[in-house]
Amino acid sequence: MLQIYNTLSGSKEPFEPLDPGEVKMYVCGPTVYDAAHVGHALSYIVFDVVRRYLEYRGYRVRHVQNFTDVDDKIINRAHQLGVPWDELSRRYAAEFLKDMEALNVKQADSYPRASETIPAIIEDISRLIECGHAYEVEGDVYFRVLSDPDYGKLSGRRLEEMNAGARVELDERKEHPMDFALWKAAKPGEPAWDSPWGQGRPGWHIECTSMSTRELGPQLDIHGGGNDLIFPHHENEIAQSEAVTGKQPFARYWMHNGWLTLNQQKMARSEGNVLSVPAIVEKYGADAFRWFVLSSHYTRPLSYSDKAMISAVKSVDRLVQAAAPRTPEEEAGDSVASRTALPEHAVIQLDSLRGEFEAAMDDDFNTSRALAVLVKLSKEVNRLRATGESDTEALALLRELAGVLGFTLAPQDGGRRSSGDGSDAAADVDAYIELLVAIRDELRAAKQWKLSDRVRDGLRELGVALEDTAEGTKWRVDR
RNA sequence: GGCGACGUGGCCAAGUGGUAAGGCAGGGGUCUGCAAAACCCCUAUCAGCGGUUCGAUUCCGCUCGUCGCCUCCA
Repeated sequence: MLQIYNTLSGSKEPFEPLDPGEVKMYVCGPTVYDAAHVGHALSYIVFDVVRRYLEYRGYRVRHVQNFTDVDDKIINRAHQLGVPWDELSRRYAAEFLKDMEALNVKQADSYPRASETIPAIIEDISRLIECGHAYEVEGDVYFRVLSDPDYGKLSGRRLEEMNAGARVELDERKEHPMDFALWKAAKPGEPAWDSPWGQGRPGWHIECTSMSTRELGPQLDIHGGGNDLIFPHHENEIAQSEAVTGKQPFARYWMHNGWLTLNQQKMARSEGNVLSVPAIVEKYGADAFRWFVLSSHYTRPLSYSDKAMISAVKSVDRLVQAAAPRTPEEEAGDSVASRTALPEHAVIQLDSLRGEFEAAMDDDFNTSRALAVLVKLSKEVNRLRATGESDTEALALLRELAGVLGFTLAPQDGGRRSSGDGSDAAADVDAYIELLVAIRDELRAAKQWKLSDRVRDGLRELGVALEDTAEGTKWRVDR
């Protein structure tokens, strides 16, 4: 049975969704004021794998991810660049979706935006005021943290402690220093909407409450996000949501991923140590980055390095080689007849590998162990192939399980190896390579080793690797 | 100051109260005209010091070190 580490309880718990067979999953999306970086990518890959595994386990997953598109940073950035805030946010949201596609992250079922949820937000805030959980001051509305006896339960903080150590500058108008804004009165030049409290815009936390409850109902199964969102964002979300809906818990399982660090520091826009998603996909490929991310447990911090990426590239190459080296003829020719030739011990072996994979993933998504299973599986494929036994079933299993982790196993991975656009130019190059390979084969037949080796070495330097196999010479673009 | 995470072989990284998965790198082999690829084999006592225990890397305490959150952040 699947166990998930729940931040709320601080322990692993058996996973049981509210409605059997269906999982309501909400993942906090980015604030779209700038390009996403691989730190974001890590988070969304993690939750992509969570989703894929739940689907593999037979759940119907409803996956919602928001865009925060009304926010101080967006407004400031838009002012700097001299563009309308909504144009800026739309641009980066579109870019984000492209990045996710490049990373083979499945699309969410819905991508609500704060700016399109204003009526629901106003409705929720009004309700909070009615219930005594919020109050208005000069056009601002604040959540009254003292009205929530459980406040702090997610992050394990107590109001008194935070009060004591708070470095936030005191706002005399607030009843309690930790009270947080639900609605902010508009300043000149800022985006604003009409509300019962005058012109203004929503605070950061309330949008997630309004969006998630409208999209998925009052209670979620899984709520995910980066580890830094635990406080204050998720803490505040819980307070608001449970106050609005009157239902507990707001989310049954809180999942938080660890940071991606670079040079011992968290990768963050504010630190300036970010790497863009397209740059990584271009340089190493989406599968390699995914391997890197999945090589450690999602709750742990992970440190980025070129060395680690190169290691990941090589590891993924093993899978790709095992999973996709067959010619179309081999693919088509391997029929049901040959499948029955699979020896019994191999069938048992495959079953146990699937079992190992599931056991690993059931244990709070232990992808590191799951990857080890994929390695074993590709060895098995190669072994069966080498002994002339049918590899069909092993290959199918390898592809299936790799797919559960979101690997494409595409030989022409992410533009790293191909000339990129699949243009005629690339096809022409293929023809030249084919020609050289054919000529080299003739040289080899004539035992002209020196010359044939020269062709091979020359191609090698141009990034084309040759392999002489029983079925003839194979070539692939490599780096 | 408060809360929390982490410290496992050259690098990355799982894991367990009874002497430690996997990947990369390295070494040896099989195969090959030679290679490549593939396959097989080999390489650690788990930061330090105490304690609990028949036995701890795994539990507890302390020390050292690294990092995160407490303000916007995946």
